[in-house]
Amino acid sequence: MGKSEDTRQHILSVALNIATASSLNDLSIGTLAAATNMSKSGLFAHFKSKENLQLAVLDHANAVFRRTVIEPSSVINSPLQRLLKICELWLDWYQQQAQNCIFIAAAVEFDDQPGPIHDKVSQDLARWLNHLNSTVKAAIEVGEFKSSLDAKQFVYELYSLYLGSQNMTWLGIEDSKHSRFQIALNGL
Amino acid sequence: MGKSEDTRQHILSVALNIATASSLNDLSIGTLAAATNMSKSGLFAHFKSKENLQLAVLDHANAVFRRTVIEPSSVINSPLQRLLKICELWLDWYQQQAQNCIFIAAAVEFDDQPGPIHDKVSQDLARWLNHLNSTVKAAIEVGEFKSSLDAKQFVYELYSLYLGSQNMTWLGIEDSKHSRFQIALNGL
DNA sequence: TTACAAAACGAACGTTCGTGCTATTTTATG
DNA sequence: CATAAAATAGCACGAACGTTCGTTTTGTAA
Repeated sequence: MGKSEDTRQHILSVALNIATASSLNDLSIGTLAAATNMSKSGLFAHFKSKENLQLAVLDHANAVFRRTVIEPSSVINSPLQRLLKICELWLDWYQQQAQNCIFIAAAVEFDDQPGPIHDKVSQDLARWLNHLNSTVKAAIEVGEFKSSLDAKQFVYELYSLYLGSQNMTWLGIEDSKHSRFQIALNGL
Repeated sequence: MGKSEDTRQHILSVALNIATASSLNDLSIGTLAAATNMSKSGLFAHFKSKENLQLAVLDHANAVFRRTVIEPSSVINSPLQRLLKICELWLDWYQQQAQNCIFIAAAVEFDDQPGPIHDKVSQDLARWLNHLNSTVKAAIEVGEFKSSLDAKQFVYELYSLYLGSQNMTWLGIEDSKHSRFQIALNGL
């Protein structure tokens, strides 16, 4: 691996932390340069534009998400158990990042702001929902869920509960074990 | 009503539209001044600081929300019917504002950014959840809901579905009638 | 060791930001 | 109608933003 790719990865790692703690727009090149002990221009040369930087951060976030949530759960054979594992790691993901999920923040931030970032966030979210949907359908096929279950509706409700749990945690209503999420999950 | 209060209300009305379409931070004094045909300094004098302006916008949003969602529903006697009316108007509120809810956006934007705005958003959200909670408990008391129902859990799930519906609409998955929300609501 | 390319730097650009001043205009009051 | 007060405008400021430029440092291969 060349030196360039090395520092690029380091930049993105730091950038992801900052963007998660604040937002993709508040992540400024000057701040990021200071946080990485680089000059603005030296850092800038890696991405050519702020938008490219933001896209790269989202890509990096996806890679981390895949590594920490998707891959560890994909080794489980039973679809239902796999789904439960996904939920567990998914909540961890949110928990570990200082109570923040960059994907949700980016979705809210760019939902009414057309452009490449909007499109990427939208596609990434659709892919994630699709992944959940496949898992649910697999669980139906092996008989772990009733065949009458509407998979898409199920995923919608599951994702909603995740969003809600995040909001409640922020309010100090939901506890660290996400009890309300668990209760609702059992209800489904 | 003095002239000052008049223009102040006008400013806040325009500001709410802009802040809803973008965000509370992207609402700049310069842009707002241009949109209201005022000078930056003239407008600025009304609020003394940007933070005060943002707080005033949130207050204004609360007033509108109260007028368009809470008050029209509060005339209904049956708690359950009242709750359903609330949901209907609540969805309308989101729908009419160009598919955006300023409260949700503000919550995400300031969840990790301590200060007066964070506190206000948090309190307003808590008050709203409390209002929902009271309605649910009233429905339990008159026997429209089972007495075994956990009101807080119910409100959490209801609010989650609202958040989720917003996300799905943005993705183009949820339709304009919020079918998925309705289905899930019936399930509760 | 020398030659060349890649990477990082420092300074400056034009803009926009929020926020002070100081006039000037508009409104309300006796 | 005069006058005090309030509201608005004009101008300028320091800081931060993304971006571009020319130069210097660093790494690599001949």
